[in-house]
Amino acid sequence: MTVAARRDVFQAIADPTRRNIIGLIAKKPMNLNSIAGEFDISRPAISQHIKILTECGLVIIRQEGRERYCEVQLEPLGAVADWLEPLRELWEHRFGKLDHLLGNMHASYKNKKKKK
Amino acid sequence: MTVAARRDVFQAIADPTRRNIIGLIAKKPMNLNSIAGEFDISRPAISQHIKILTECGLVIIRQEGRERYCEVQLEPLGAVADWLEPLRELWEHRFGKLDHLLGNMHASYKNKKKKK
DNA sequence: ATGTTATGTAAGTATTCGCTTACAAAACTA
DNA sequence: TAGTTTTGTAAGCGAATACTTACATAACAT
Repeated sequence: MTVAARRDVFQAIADPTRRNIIGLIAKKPMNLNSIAGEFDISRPAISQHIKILTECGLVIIRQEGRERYCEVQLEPLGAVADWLEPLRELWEHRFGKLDHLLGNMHASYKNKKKKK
Repeated sequence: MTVAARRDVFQAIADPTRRNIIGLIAKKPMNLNSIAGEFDISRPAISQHIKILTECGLVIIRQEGRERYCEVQLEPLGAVADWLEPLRELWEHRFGKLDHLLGNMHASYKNKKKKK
């Protein structure tokens, strides 16, 4: 339905302006002109960013007269969180199963190295 | 020379091949040829992806003779997690800090109208 | 030594990105 | 009615992406 993930959410949040837009309207839905007023780029540029964000489901538009209120719909970020989750214990050094696995592999690698 | 060109980690993980590379060598450090063997693109293409990943600090290279073992160094992903964190409760509908903020804003708005 | 392996890097290319200006279509206001 | 506001979208452009092939170099094997 509703424009289901034609666009990759990872690619959508790669742009810093789009991340700023999300941060902005997460606090409060805004119409397009107001959003554009917060940035140094042109209104059509913002419009194009909003389009990308709606195409990946991160923003939904609520039409009110001639204004279009943009509000966040952040469920697609779950895909990012899900990708991050199993990697997290690696960089946080909270040693779980993955670290055990790595430890074992390191050991066997070292054993295979020959000494002369 | 400590990684001159600081690359944006959001941009680095925007590419699905690079995410797959990270997922692959997170389990076990691999040399470049082995990594390339797991993908359908050319070896130089993988080499360029690895370069990007090292430039943003997500991968470090351990040279062993003529081989270069690539292993993950995932701390930079903390920046992604940190950006995600305050938004998370929004899409998970677990009403915490951000909701509190929104609630407060709403409350003060109400106070302006009702209480004189 | 010769040859093979593992790799980096240059050059070229097609595509995408992020932006601009210009224009058009609705929806309000006077 | 006419004019203003809010917005989408097309066209164009420079820069960045993601590849490719071709070649170069260093480490290993024979």
